[in-house]
Amino acid sequence: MDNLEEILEGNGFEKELVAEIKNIGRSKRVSSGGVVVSADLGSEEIPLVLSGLLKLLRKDDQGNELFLYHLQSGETCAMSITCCLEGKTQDITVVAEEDSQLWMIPMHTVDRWIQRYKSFRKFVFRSYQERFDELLGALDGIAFLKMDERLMKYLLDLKQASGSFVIKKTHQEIAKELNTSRVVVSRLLKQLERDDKIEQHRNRIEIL
Amino acid sequence: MDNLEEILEGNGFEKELVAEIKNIGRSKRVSSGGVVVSADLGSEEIPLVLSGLLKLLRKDDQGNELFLYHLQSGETCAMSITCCLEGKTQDITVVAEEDSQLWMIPMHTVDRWIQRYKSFRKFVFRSYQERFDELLGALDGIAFLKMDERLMKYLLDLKQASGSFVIKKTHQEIAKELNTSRVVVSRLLKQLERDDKIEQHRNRIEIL
DNA sequence: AACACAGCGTAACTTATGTTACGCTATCCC
DNA sequence: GGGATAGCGTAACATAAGTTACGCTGTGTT
Repeated sequence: MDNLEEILEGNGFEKELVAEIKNIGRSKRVSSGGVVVSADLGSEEIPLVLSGLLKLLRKDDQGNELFLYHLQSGETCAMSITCCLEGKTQDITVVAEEDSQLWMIPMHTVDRWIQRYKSFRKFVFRSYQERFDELLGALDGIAFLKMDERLMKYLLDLKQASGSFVIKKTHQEIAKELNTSRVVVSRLLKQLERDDKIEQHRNRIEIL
Repeated sequence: MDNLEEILEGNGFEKELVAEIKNIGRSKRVSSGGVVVSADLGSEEIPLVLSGLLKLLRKDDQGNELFLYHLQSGETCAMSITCCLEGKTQDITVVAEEDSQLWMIPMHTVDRWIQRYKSFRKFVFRSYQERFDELLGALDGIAFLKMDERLMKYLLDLKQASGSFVIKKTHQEIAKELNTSRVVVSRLLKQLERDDKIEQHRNRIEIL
């Protein structure tokens, strides 16, 4: 929780605003795999990531699932903001990719902050910008890449977001996030291994 | 241009704000097929659609293209806002699907309006919400639907947006927007015709 | 040790989609 | 009319991806 202040000041927030956010928010821990925001219940808080790593998943009504992008330390879920302000809900699920520490900010103050603090407006719009970019990146992957390229992109994204060359996931889990089947993932990973791009072990993939 | 006032008041804008927008903006006509916002030049204005129909396209560096969604009367391009506020550019192109009348609003006033007018804040965030929804809808189509379903969805979208059962496009044009090939579109359209979902004529598709 | 099971590799097959090629016809231009 | 061309239909084939099935091997349990 120590880096809350760091993160807030890193965003150029005014002292007064920093104090308000510290006062009004609450701390929340989520352990790896835990659900932060479930799709249908419109939460009244937006999550600011202090440490750890979250992932956004899109789900459809058939049980299909799709990884969209990660939320790293210092970032927030822009969609939660509109979601709350407009009261609508989207079929998005936010899950902890690693054990994470969050700062939950109640929505009812957001409108006032946007009005009052230029730094907060900048923060909100920068978040939107970043989320749009990420969403478009995800869309590009699906629309323009073949599965092997998508898979590699996924692995590299994970490496970048976690800061580790080692990915501890099963083929089944990867398959689910890419909305394909385990066999396909195994096939393509094997090929990536033959091409010396990765190294495989049980429950573990190392990126070279 | 007559409906500018209608649209502004329809958004619940304060009289003062309506006057400001009318004063500071400028009218712009785009004829069908014309480019409204080109990807790389960060425009300093955001477009408000008064009449007609715009479409957003995503383009990658290989010349691939992908239809995202439509902007109808009363709507604005939320991505332009972040784009301008943050100075970054996205590889999005906005093209007139029909002859359209726009009201171009210079960005430098937007921050002040957000600060001052609650109705404008609502408008901006509603726009974001809508655009996120549309983007996610586009994503769903690509991720979860097969090409024939995507094609049907595309046709229905076009019908809804244009308010007409008749679509004047060639198979080639449709193929480009769905990022597939002409032959595939012809094949699937033929099937849709056999299934009595559409009727085909030269340069023209009728939805049943 | 014996067992159950998760995780992975692989083959064989099906289906969806992309590609190439070619023919037909309406339309436009001269 | 004759030629050029755009738009479309169709076949034949190539490739990517999904599916089913089965075997192997660690790991954990009893």
